[in-house]
Amino acid sequence: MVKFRTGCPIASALDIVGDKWSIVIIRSMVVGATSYSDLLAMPEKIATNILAERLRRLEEAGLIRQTQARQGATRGVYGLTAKGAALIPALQALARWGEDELPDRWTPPERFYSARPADFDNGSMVTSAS
Amino acid sequence: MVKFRTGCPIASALDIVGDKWSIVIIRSMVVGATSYSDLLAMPEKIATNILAERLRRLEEAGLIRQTQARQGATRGVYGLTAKGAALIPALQALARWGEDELPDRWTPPERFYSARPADFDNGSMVTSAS
DNA sequence: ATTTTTTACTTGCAAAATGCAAGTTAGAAA
DNA sequence: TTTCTAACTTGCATTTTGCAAGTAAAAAAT
Repeated sequence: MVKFRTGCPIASALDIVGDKWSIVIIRSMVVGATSYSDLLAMPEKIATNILAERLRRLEEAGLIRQTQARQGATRGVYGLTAKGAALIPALQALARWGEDELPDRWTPPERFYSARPADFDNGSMVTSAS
Repeated sequence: MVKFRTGCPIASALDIVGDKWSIVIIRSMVVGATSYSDLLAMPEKIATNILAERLRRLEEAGLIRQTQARQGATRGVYGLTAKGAALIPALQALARWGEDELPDRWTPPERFYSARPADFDNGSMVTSAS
C-alpha cells in the first residue's frame, strides 16, 4: 500500500510512478508489450527482480492488471487499466520534451503519440492476446 | 554528466528527472520557489543533502540555473531555464492525473496550471528577485 | 563596527532502492 | 513423456535516499 508524502497530486503521482522504472514499463505497454518477457527485453535492460516487483506494485496501485492468456494458464498477459492509461498524456508530454530538449533521441513509434487512454482497458484487448 | 540508458526520449528524460525529487523541485519552482530555503520548506520535506545534490544535478543538466540575488552575494536565486520550463506541460499532465485518479488530492494553485514555458527564463525575472 | 542569527550547504552513518547473476519451478513446446 | 522456456526468486553488492548534527559565510541585529 503506497503511502503519499503529501496531498499534492504531482508528488502523489510520483509516489506511485516516480521510481526509475515504472514509467518506462508503462511506455512499453502503450506500444504493445504484454508479457513479462516483452518487458524484460526492453532496451533499457531492467533487472528481473526489479521488473517483477514493479509489476506487482503497479498492479496493486491499479494501473495495470494481469490476466490469463488462456483458461487455466498461469502465464499472464499484462495490460493497462483505464487508470494506468490515463497517464498517457503525461508520458507523451515527457517524450516530446525528451525529443525537443535532449540531443539525438530516438523518435518514438507513431503508435505511441497516437495512443489515447480510451484505446485501452476495453476488455476485448485482453482476449485477443496471442 | 548524466549517462542515458538508451536513445528513447522518455527513458532519457527520466534519466535526468526520474528520481524521487527532481520533478517535485521543478514543481515548486513553477509556483514561485527561488531559494534553497524555499525548497527545503516544501511540504514533502526533502533532506538537505538531497536538495543540494539535486539542485547541482539539475543545474548541470541545464534545467535550472542559479544567479546572484545581488551583486557580489553568494546566496543565489534559482530559476528555471527555458529547457527546464519546457517540462511544464508534462508536470501539468501529471498533476491532472493525480487529481483525477488519486483520492483526495489537493488542488494545485491556479498559477500552476496557467504557467507556460514562455513565462520563464526571460531575464527580467532574475533581476526582480526580492 | 561588532555580534548574533540565518542560510546554504557538508558530513557520517542508517535505511531503502536498484542491479547482478545464479537458481527454481511450473507452464508450454517438442 | 521429456525438454525447454517463461516467470519469477534469491543472495549479495552497489547506489540512492533519509536523518541529524555540524560548519561557515552571508545577512540581520545591535
